[in-house]
Amino acid sequence: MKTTIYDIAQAAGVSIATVSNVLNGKGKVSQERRQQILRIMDELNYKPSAIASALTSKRTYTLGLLVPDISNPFFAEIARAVEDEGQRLGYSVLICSTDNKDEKTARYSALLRQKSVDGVIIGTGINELSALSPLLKKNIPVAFIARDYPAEDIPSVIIDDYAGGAAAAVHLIELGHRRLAILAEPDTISSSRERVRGFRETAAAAGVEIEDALIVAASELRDGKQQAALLLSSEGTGRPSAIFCCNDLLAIGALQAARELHVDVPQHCSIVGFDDTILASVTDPALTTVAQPIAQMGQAVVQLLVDHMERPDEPRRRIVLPPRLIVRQSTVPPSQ
Amino acid sequence: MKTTIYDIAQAAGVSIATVSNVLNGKGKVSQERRQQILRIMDELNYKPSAIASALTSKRTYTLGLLVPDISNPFFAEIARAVEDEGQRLGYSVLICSTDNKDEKTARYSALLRQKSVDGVIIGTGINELSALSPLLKKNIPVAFIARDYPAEDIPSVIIDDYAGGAAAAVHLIELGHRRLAILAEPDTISSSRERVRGFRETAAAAGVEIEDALIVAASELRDGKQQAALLLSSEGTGRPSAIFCCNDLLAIGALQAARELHVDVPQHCSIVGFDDTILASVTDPALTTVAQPIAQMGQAVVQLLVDHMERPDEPRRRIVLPPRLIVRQSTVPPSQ
DNA sequence: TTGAAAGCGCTACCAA
DNA sequence: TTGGTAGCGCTTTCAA
Repeated sequence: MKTTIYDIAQAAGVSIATVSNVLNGKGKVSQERRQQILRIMDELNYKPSAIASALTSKRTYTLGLLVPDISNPFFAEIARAVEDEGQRLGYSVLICSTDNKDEKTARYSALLRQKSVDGVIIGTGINELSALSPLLKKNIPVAFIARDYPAEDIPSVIIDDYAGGAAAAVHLIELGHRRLAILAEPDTISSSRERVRGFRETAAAAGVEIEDALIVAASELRDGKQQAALLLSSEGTGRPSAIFCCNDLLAIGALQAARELHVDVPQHCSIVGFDDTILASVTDPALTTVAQPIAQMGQAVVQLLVDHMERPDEPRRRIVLPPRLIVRQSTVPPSQ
Repeated sequence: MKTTIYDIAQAAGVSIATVSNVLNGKGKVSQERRQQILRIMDELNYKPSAIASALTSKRTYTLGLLVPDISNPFFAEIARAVEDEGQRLGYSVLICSTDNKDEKTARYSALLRQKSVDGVIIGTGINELSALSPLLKKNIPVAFIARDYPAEDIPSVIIDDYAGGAAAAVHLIELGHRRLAILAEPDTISSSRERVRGFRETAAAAGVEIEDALIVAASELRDGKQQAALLLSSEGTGRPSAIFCCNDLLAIGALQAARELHVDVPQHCSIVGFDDTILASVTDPALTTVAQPIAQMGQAVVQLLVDHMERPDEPRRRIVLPPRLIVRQSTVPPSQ
């Protein structure tokens, strides 16, 4: 039999209201009573039921975390940061991998609503904001990480993706590259759009136009490898001398494609990644990449969300952190 | 105002019991009533509260997942498999990164108990089984993945770690290596102990003894790099010609240490990893490693756990899957 | 086939 | 400072 608040009340000879008060540190309870009740709780190894508490208090102390794929190192690192900061503030986190599919996002949104999570952190790409409607309609607080919907006035933590793309472009152009290609994420991903825009506009400003045919999109490694192979297989001058990839996983796909096609990286093609996950530091060659301060972002988004939960009337905040180019071995001046 | 079962009952002109019955597909409800009620639920966009339901039915349809670190690619991949299979069977999953610390494990165990999860999957190393006592005492079903406590009669899914270690030893010895070192995980990790044992005994059987000084332990990349540096810095014959690492992350630490010390891998030192995470395929050089069928294991452990939840009296099952050596570029015959 | 009512374990309000 | 009690939204007998 599970021991309940009644057992404690009875053992202490007080009412459950008093026990509840000591549990929540509310109301007035005399020092002695408090100590006595605490002791009894301890003796009976009593732990209040979070379920029952949630039913009345309306707080589950649980957050949802919507990401495309928890096995993707970038999101796994985010998850860890979110978990840690959540834990620190008293929240558990439920993982939801959506594969960037609106349908899955919608299903998970409905689920999280049913489970009455206190808030949801969204790192997944969304096509129609309506995929989130189960959450939004029920006024479940939401915050974006590494994603943004400026129009919607939702708290978010992002990096300056445009600047990140721009930094990559500057780097490649300074090295002397003129024939640039982009391996982007699908257009649903706002951050990817910005990176592409930053890269493209910066290149254009330096007099380097990027052909549409040299901008392709892919959503995961396998796919990225395929698209990169297409890019690389155009022989001779058709082939780009550098590829900017919108995340490290895609960059690895490009690396693999290059290897299979016997295109030497970086000698015959430079590759730039994005995110600076653990992957970037272990590839062959190690990836030049645009770093996001992942841990910091995860921590910040939890804080933003919890803030927003506690003071829903305060204006939403957006935090924009700067990206940082990390130059490793995958980029060199073009040959010839 | 949230719509409740009462609203539905009222709108349909029936009792809440009837509504509850159609919700759960229980009891007898006439076709017409059922249809009508379903329609009304839909119109009112009604979703039953999982909290309230949990309070009475005692099922939260939530599982806990205890891992050392969700940002570790191996566990991230496990998490994804667990999430997918859980989702398929109707369960959500709560992530808990323990850093292999009993104290954190104990804290999370207590938390999961309070939150009344239906079951817990354990992939974290445990020193004292008592860290799990909040779970065990309350008879919350538990299953191990990639960890084992044979004595405890708890369902588990593992690979044959001994065979994995043995396979690595056979491979290195066949290549001609005689001076072997081991970069293990801490002794709390049962799987690591078995890998080491398999490796060591197999080597011994082939006439290759491994000095105690050449067996070191580390718990994460940074640490692994340091330990590997120690191993590698013993100049001349003192230096091992091959290192067997108990996971890919440690192997990467070794790779990095080697690079810093200008020890060429694989020419001057071969390195074998374990797990075959995504990392192993992207390193420089690509890692020879012992593969675990991660997705399959994650799926199996959820099934085992749910089975066990549904039929607690059936005997616990253990599933042991075979590891598979994947030879890549980090192992070659020793030089000279 | 349907409904009334008793909880589940807790919080919160009001009264004492 | 303490206690009584009415819910929270649902499941589950037991009767009708």
